[in-house]
Amino acid sequence: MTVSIKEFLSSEDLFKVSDLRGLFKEMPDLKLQRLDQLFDESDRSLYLVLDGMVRVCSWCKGEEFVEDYFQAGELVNCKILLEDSPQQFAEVMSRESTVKKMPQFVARELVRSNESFQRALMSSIYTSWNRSQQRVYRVSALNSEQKVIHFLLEYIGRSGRRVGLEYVIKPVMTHEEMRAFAGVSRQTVCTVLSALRRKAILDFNRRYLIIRDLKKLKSYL
DNA sequence: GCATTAACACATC
DNA sequence: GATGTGTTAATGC
Repeated sequence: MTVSIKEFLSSEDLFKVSDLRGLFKEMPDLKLQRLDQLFDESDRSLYLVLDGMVRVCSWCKGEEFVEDYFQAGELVNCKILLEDSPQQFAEVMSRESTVKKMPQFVARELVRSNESFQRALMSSIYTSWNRSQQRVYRVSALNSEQKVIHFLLEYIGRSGRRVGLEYVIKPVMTHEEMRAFAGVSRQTVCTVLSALRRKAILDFNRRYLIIRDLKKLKSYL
């Protein structure tokens, strides 16, 4: 019997945080502060984010290239399931973050034997893959204002809470952090956000970002 | 022409 | 004092 990926992922809620927590229950909690390193390039463990936000990076021409960002319920360093040396490292973006760490051999055994783990893995890899595709699209097909807005829509969809008719992200990443995902300069992020604020489409400061008019924001793309 | 870089003032942690 | 924000002139493609 063949089952579509969508059916496989949604037939049961087996990839919720609570289920993954169960699989990681033997693993100790790691509590980290902003900018702490979660793992380095030689690390072969799989991580589950319980709280906060982390970014996965690699070195490119002596500079840090930000690959992706992860938050509660997501698996990080999934590449170690398929290769031994993904050459990636991770650090904490939020003020604090709690994660659980699972050795490579344990994670690989779960891939073979545990269906709920398979679902969680599929879901985590799928969403990360989607983000990468969206990023390629925005970097190659949009002008700089649209790049920022395109990223903002992804970010609000992922991290935003609906409050009445508005959407709030709190805490919010810095302009420098958004720069990496939007694919523009830090100053451009700031300029675009400030222009949108003048138009009352959104509001922001260091602590939060509020989208006041999502419809209008979307109309810029 | 569009976007980045550089530079600087100012705010906040 | 370090880090983040906001603005603008110069520079580059």
